[in-house]
Amino acid sequence: MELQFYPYDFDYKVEGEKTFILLFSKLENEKKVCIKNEYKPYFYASLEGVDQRLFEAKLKSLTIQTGAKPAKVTSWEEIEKELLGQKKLFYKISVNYPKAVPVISREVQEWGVECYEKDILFTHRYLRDKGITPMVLTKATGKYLEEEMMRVPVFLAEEIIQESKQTKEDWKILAIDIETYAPKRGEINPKKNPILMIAFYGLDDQGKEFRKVITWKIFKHNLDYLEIVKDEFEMLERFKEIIWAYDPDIITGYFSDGFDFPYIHERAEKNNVKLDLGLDHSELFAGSGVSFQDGESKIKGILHLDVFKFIRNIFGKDLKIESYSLDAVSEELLGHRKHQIDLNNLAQVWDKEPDKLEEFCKYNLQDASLTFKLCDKLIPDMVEFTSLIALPTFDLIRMKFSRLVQNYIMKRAIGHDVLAPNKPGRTEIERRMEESIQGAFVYEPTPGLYEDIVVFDFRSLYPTIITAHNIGPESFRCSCCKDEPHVPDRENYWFCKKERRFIPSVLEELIIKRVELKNKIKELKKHQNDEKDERNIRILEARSYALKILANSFYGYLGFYGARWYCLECAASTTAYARNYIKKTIEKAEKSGFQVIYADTDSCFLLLGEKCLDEAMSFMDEINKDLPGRMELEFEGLFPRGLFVALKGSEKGAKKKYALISKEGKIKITGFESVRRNWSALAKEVQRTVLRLVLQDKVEEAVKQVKEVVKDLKKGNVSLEKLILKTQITRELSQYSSIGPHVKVANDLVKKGFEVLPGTVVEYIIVKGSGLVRERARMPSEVSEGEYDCDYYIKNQLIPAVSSILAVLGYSEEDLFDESSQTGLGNFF
DNA sequence: CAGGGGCGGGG
DNA sequence: GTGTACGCCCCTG
Repeated sequence: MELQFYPYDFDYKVEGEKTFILLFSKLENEKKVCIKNEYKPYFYASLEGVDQRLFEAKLKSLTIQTGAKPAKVTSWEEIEKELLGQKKLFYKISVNYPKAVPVISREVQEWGVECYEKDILFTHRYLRDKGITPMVLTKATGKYLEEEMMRVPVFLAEEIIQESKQTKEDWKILAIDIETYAPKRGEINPKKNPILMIAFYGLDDQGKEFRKVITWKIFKHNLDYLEIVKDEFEMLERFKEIIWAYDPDIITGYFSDGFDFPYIHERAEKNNVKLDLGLDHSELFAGSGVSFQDGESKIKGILHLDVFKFIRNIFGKDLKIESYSLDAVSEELLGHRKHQIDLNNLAQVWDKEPDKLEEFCKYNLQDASLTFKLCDKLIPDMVEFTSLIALPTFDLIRMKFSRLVQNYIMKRAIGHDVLAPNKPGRTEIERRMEESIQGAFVYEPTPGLYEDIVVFDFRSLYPTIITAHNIGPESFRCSCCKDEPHVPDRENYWFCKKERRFIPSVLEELIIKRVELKNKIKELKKHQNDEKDERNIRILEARSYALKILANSFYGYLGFYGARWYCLECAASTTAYARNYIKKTIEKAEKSGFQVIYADTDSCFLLLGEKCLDEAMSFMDEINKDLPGRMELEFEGLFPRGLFVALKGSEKGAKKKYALISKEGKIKITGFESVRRNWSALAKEVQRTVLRLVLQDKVEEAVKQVKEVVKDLKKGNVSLEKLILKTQITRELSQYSSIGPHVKVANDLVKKGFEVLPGTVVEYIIVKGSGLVRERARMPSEVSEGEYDCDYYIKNQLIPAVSSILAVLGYSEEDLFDESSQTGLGNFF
């Protein structure tokens, strides 16, 4: 019979001499099924310099005793593959079970025969070879099995195929979150401290909210979702039952790989609870233990997505957030922050005032619901990465860019009959880590306030250079193009001009796909009318984002020391070409009569001067005429004013530090450290105001404002709140050898009976008086209005925030901060 | 300025 | 899991 389904979680199982891949899947009627499909493990070996008769005889009789099952070679064949541009014959050697691959290949290597693709996960191997993409509609022919011990029906597939590209986006998600007993601030110790409550959040089959919190302390409350049980043991049993009853496809948490699941696992062991949550009755696997950094937690047949991992590794790079905390991420992606409570009180409340526990239950549920919403929102992106790279979502969201790129290349390698080069060993990695290359070109700006700035940039500069110049390890120093032009600035480097090679062709495919996709999105947006279109657009945008990230990571991948297709010459050539293109662009702009004021990597800023925008645009067209491949210079914008400041204590212009204002009045700030934590609110506020006024050509007004603030400061009129400085305590107080103001205040807090552990952010204000700064640092509650040291705030907060900006316009610090508050060092001590 | 050590996320 | 471990920032010598 034939079956249609969406596979979402993968595993394999050895039965006797056969190995089966298990594809946990959803049928179109939303029921689950486990598809079983046989596949044989194998690896490759080099034929070079091998006495084939002797080698084959040795393979035939090879048996290695290891653990329970002897490892053996079952068959081999000769096959042509391309390795780093060279077409050669290899042995494809099949073995009797997956773990025999490392065992046998190690032995073969001992014989002096190089082996390849011996460290590829078996499920990955299967998906790639069969061309199966997770979360995409799949067909199989075969029959249901009777005898299997699984929570879901098992279907033995003879044949399995994907004809459609249809992805499934509506998965049944359950979010979980735990709160634990932490008597000391910040203490996390699963060996000692119990879990106090567990929250669940999801949507049931009717689309109705599913909310639940379980705890094991009796107290009065008004929560309809709260369930109180006898003890931690009962709570863990209920945890299991609730998951079984809800029957999620996806279980999600925030840092659940490294916290929730390892913690639950440890407590279950302690309480003798068997967490046999897997669809094959296997137990929760919490790989790490809590102290462990990159552990993974797994339940067979349920896809565990740790949203935090996906955001940290992949999605968060474009977000402008200071930390990947659930609070910061929710604010950025969902638009609302957590309702904060002081978790430090939980242990105390639990022990002494259980009537106040309701707040903590709400908080617990809120974390689960935010995690659910984040997961729900990001599912299209995770699904798109999955369908692009065609590996299990579980693995993909836990990868960093370099591995995403590598796995994409390996997917493409199948169709090109390309063999993956081996991963570097320890010594090779060490050698690679010593090497470095020259990076991008940055034009040193002359400090000043400029008008009518036109900004151009090269669209996807590095990817288009790599494809336009056929840059890759296979085409590097080919024998046929020695006499063709070499890489600028790199006289010994050249790439094949005659034949398109593997790496750049893979990248080019990505770029083309993205261009097509962008057109499609544009088209759809024009005619968009219903909700379905909107969802469709969201999916296509997620796909476009995945393509963009992947394409942009190729350059970094080529220079990444852990890469299989490592090629530092390729990375160096990419930046060399980039420097050349941007410098040529600058030259040509100047020749055309434009003044260039700044350039960085792929962008070029020039002044319109007496010319009109059309002339600038025809300059751009000129440039584009000469660019090879898909390279293109684009118009980024015309900015009425822009500000470039000087390096501290120097005439030189600071690189990567400027501010622009658009015609619409939108301000774009780059590189100004206006969000440094150890700046007061006052400094941040004044800096923003001054930048805005200067860019609006209201310099006088800006100066006036600064003087106003100085006056207010001196009069003692500035509210204390704006003057609070914050610094984190990073270690035991006794361990500090140099006592900064924050350490001194931390000590004061201890004297008052507060506990200050590493991680605490100490707030303080500097007050008037004599002596060292630290002796004048006070906790805000101990400072009365106007008691602050205005000289300190002028010198250490206001001046650093605005002087470089106003210096550009000819104002010295004395002009701004006038004679009565001398700010020279001589006067300070 | 190099190299070691600690931390991130979570309570 | 066809195992073995990241990368940045801060501080110290």
